Amino acid sequence: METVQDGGSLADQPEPSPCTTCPLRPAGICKALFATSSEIGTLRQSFGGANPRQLIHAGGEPSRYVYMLCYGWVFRIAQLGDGRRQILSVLLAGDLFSSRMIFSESAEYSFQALTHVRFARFDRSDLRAAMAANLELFDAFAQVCANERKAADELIIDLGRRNAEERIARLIMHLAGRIGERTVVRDGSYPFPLRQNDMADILGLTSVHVSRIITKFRKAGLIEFSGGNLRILRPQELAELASLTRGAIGAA
Amino acid sequence: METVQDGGSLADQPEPSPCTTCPLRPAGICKALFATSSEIGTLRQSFGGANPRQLIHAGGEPSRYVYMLCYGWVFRIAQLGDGRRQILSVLLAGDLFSSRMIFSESAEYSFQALTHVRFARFDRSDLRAAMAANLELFDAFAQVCANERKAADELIIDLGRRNAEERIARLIMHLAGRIGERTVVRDGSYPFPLRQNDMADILGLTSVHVSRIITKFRKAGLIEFSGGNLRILRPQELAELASLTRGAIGAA
DNA sequence: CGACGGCTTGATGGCGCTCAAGGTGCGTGG
DNA sequence: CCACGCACCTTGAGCGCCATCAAGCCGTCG
Repeated sequence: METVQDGGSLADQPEPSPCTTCPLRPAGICKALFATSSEIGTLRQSFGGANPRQLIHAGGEPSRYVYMLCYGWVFRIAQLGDGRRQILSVLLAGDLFSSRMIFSESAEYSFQALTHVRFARFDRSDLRAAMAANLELFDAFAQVCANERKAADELIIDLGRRNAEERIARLIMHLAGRIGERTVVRDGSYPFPLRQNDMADILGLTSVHVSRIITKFRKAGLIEFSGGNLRILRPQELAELASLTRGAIGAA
Repeated sequence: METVQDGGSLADQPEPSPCTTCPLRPAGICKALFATSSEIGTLRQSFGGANPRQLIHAGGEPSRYVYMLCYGWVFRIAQLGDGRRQILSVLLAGDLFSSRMIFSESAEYSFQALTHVRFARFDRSDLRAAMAANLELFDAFAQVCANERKAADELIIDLGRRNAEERIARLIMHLAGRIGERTVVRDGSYPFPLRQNDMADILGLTSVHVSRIITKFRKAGLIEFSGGNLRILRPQELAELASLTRGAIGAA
């Protein structure tokens, strides 16, 4: 597998940072990052890209950088000795690769591109200094941390206590929601580059079984799903499968 | 279920804080919290306790406080509509109830005491101010956050890709390690208040199946397990079941 | 003592895995 | 242009891990 392409650092690229024209800029971390012009001056950044299925960062390898995904989809993946793999999280544009990388030298697990991908790199030390200086930035990172935590909790509940049908319905609804935050959606149709094999590796299933359930959903008229595109035909019923069947999450 | 006992706040308790004599004080968060005497003066704290199986904090309820577990065992739990439950994490003395509570008003899920329990409460606003002022404290919290994240990731891998035998062996080894960090261990014997039903709710299994596997381990001479006490007789073999059978976690 | 919670053990069955064969669409090279 | 390989999906057959249901045991506690 070839190495990650380097987009050059700020030093060898006198043009303004791509962030100035990025549509992500007014939201989330990016917003906080660029809120104070004095901060951004001290924040060195560089850019890179990767091709589908390419490894961006190998688990356990140390890295000076914190990555921000600018375009495309990325998985965080754990690989077991016998070839089985578990996808720990799915990242969309605007997500940090892992809030954990802000604090520790190495990420425990690998990052792999699902689609063509572009990302920004920040120096961890720069970022930490900026966080110490800027409370808004600090809060934004805290928020990211909390969101990652919540996603992990929900996945734990899915894997521990829900059957395949519920897991798949929930994954679809969850991702549709996140895609909808980022792009305009028409007629319930979403760009959806996940393979069924990827869905299986997120949900602790086999691709064979995912295929059966998806086929079942399709035949029931709930979704259309082909060519990297997902269309949700009956969001109501899918939502019921996703949460109401076995009850929503709540207090004890 | 009765309400949580209140140990009184610093205001109505002129004696020195229990923390001054706490064995946990030289470690982790507590160490950072008390590192600067100027900080602790501004940090209001109160103390409380709970009985076994008592609910300490209901999921979704807002709270001004951040909790630190001083003594005993606590579960973080998600409850589904149909009665099924999933334990999201197991907390031991010295753990924060959830790093998430530092930042958000309410914890998503419930906290339930497994044993008799004592805990300290801090005002979230005080704590955040202290973090902004004290870099060491900030780092300590970041560390906690990262550790929680890692534990969640490992549980996801267990639930997604490992069978019951591996899950149980790993849970035992994992908890034994954490208990060993806190107390002196003789002859591989650990205090272990978890019921088999609790282990099932952590590992996405049924108590019946946990019983079968534990019985199998016992008959194989790997462990002794009774009366709230666990003894690991063959740590080597148990460790192999826990990770080597299906390979360790690593890079892709 | 009876009630109760927790553990054990057996019988049965289903959800999802494994193995396998075949279909479809796409890119590549003859 | 078609042949071919390849990745991905689909579908079937069979089976195994683990759930479910149920009965009984044991220790504790009111």
